[in-house]
Amino acid sequence: MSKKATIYDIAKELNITAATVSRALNNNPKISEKTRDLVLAAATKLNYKQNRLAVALKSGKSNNVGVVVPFVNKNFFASVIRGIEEELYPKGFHVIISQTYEENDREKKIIQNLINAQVDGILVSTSFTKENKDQLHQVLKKSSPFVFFDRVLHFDDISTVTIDDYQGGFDATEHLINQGCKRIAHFNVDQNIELYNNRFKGYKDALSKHGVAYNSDYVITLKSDMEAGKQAAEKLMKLPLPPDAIFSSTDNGLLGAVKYLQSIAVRIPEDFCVVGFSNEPFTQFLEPSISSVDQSPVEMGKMAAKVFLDQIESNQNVKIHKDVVLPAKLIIRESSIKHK
Amino acid sequence: MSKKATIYDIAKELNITAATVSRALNNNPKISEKTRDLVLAAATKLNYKQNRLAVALKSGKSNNVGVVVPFVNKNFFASVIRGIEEELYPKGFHVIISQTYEENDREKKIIQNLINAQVDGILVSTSFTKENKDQLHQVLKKSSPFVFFDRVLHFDDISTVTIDDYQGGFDATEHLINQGCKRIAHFNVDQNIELYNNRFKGYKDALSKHGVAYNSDYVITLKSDMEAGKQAAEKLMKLPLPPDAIFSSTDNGLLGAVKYLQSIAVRIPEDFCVVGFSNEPFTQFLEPSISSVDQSPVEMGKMAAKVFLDQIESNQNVKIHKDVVLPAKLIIRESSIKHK
DNA sequence: TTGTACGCGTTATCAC
DNA sequence: GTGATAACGCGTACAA
Repeated sequence: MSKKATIYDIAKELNITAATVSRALNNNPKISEKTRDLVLAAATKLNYKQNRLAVALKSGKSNNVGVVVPFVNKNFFASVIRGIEEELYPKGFHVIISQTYEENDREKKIIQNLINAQVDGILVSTSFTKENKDQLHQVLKKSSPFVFFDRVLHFDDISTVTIDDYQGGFDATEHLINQGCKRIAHFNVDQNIELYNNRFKGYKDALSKHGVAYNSDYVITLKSDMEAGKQAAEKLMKLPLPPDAIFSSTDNGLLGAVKYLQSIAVRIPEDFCVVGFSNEPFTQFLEPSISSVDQSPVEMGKMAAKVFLDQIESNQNVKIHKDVVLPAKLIIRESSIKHK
Repeated sequence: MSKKATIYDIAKELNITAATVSRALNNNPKISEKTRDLVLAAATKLNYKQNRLAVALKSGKSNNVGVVVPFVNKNFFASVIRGIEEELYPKGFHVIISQTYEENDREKKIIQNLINAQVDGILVSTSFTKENKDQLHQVLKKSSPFVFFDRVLHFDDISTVTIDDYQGGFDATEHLINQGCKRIAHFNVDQNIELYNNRFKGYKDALSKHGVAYNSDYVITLKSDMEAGKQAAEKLMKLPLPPDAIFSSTDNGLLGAVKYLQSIAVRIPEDFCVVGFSNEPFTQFLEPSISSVDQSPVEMGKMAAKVFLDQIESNQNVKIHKDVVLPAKLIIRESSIKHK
């Protein structure tokens, strides 16, 4: 195979101009059917393929969309990406992924890179927080459409897609109360991250709605991993009056707690109920299966993609700003159903 | 913010040529330090950012690499992608992902799309099999570097990265034999897929090495999901002489079997041992924890990326062909340790 | 050391 | 309906 064929090659072949070839290929109305057929025939003969790079340079649209997440192999993000790709591929976009590892400097560079690569938009689950959000804003101020999803930041000109974390926290907690739990603990991750804070607020409001006293000893801030969950549970169970339930903002933290509780022969759900957050695959396979709040990651991805598409399709230069909030669905499993 | 600044803008600003600006920006040696500083200053002042699209068109290299997998949100593929991104990002490449949903037509189109987008290489876990591999070869014959990983096809000019599925199957089976299991069943997925076939071969060879008779009643072909696993286990347990162990080519199939066995009060590992394949996250959380063969997906991704990099760095036009086989690591957990 | 001129592959704007 | 030409933004022989 020699070089790739260009429209010039096929123009030469037919003794016409590249312009005509271009028109024929693009179904331009002002072209005779005859020449179009000729061009098409020559194109397949020479195995011509359009060079999307040239089109991109010319048009200013790369048809690439950047997706920025902490880790692509976390189940949640992988599923969001699936949704994004599913929505965008049929529209002719390619999805470029990058990972921040939750490092802010990295995230900034990645976004700058993506902008330089002329992507048509960037969808980000950010690791920045309220404190340092301005650093990020500099980068994204003057460029392609942005959409934040899941871990979002609020700026006037940037759309967001989240689930209703507050409602998720509220429903989970209320469900535990309805099961007869009296002393419900909470695993938080980081106060400064809006989504965790919202889950926390939902928890507190559910307590207060049902007249259950809030006890700060029952609220623990921990990393989202099993080991931290074990330690947190241990700490809780050593309180003078240990809790009888946990609503955890993460499934992974809760997993450690469950393992610890089982190790000291606390029976779930008979003695102790638990509800997690994220609906990680493992929650349904455990013994007992674990109740959790589902985040519909695939739908979130699709929605983020749609918000992006809306933004570029309304090519009026009006900035569209939407804050889409998807429902959070409490999935009730064995871990939180007390037998009557 | 007006338009994006180009090298012409900064040339005008300084009353020099765009060529000079380009040289200054690219650390070209033939440039006076003075003008370079001037250019750099003007560049930051005008907030100049290189347009990677133009560079790509000019150079013929897009600095994009395509990754094609069945589903990005399957844990295994997500982890491979993580490895790929981790390896390629520092080298200045962006990773474009697409999903085939295991549809061959889709896969072909995706690859063609990627080629049109002028990616510098394509890494694929294919859904094609020996039967129809030629269809695919047409598409990838004359283009950018290809690397197959995990689900591979063999062509003279295409490199592959896999794990040692045969050894994995062998080790798993031998381990079960060593535990005293006498009648070891096997869950297969598809004979026509090389990797499953290799696991199966490893199983058979381990049996024969240890003088255990091969019994085709114990080999079941099933889809890789829980429901299918339940049914397969049920079928096995209804045999006149049921097996006392399963080596499954997938963790998901095995999961269903485990759930079924537990439901009929078969004790694992006391009465029945099991080993899966993939080392899915849930295998370590179950009760009992499940032994499984680890596929080192992140390493596989990195290796696939490295093979690609080697290929383009040895820019002699020699085609490099490598078949890299990574080790398969049997992870022994509770599900296959008989107490003595 | 810097400027000139051209090409990468395509599309759009003129003419004819 | 078709052709000539410019332009997208950049890099690079070649000249000076």
